[in-house]
Amino acid sequence: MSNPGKEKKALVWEALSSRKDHPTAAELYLSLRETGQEISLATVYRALRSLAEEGRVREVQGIGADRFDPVRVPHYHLVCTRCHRVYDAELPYQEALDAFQPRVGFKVLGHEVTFFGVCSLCSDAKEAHDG
Amino acid sequence: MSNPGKEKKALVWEALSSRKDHPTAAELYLSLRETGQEISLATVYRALRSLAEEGRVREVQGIGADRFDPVRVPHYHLVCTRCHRVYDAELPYQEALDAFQPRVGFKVLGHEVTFFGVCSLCSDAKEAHDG
DNA sequence: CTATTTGCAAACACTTTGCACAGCA
DNA sequence: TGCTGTGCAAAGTGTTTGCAAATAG
Repeated sequence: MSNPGKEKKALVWEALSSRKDHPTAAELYLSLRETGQEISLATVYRALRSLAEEGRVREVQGIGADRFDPVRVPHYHLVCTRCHRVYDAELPYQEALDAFQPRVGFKVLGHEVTFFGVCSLCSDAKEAHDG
Repeated sequence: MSNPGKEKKALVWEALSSRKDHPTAAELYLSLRETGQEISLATVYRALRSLAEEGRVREVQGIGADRFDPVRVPHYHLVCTRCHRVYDAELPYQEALDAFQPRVGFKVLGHEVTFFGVCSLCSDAKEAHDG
């Protein structure tokens, strides 16, 4: 193995936190392999799961596979319904919503807002062949 | 077959729209079988997919399997992180959010707000064994 | 030695699809 | 006849897990 002794979890964390997009486990796995890291997909999943339990990573449930986001500041997401890319929304987290009581007896711990729509890349492409 | 010629899609629609919860495809399949309908799980999935394309059904992506909601009025959901039940939030759809431009070039078509927390059933149970 | 981490492949849960057949225009 | 809808089982996709080998203390 090329990195004996080094925790793969740290590699996964580094790979994820150095990205601005919201990669899936498989994408993270591929980018790690591309940078010469010897790691298995199972280990990427295990690392991600473990990081999520520690609260260092957030799972963004989009349309296909789950995507992961290093937890920085709570924020929202934009999911393109054409290409399924996930972007960050430039809308501040509405803390007021967590104080809201959306149903009797339900204790809100957090919330997520996901916007669905078409991203600029797809609306450009759309003009050409999908109007 | 007990309902030859009758479109199963209509049965799925009836079963879904008569419920107040947010069943998974499998749950819908079971309830149809329980009411004596001869239908296969594949057909339930096909019907749901087709209804979703028509906009008559909404997919609620929760924690495990996708859940389906007959589209009535846009509304939000509460997902219990313990039991994964999905409830409707008593918070009106914030149409203003769809007018919001969360990112340059991204055309918002809709949004979804999902609250995470603990439902009353689980917080009751929690007292007893999960403090 | 014991606890932890990892890779591999198998197992899983959920969903979609290929194919053959039934019903109807 | 040809099109649509259906069931069944197989295939697919994404994720988790069992187990043995490697590593660390």
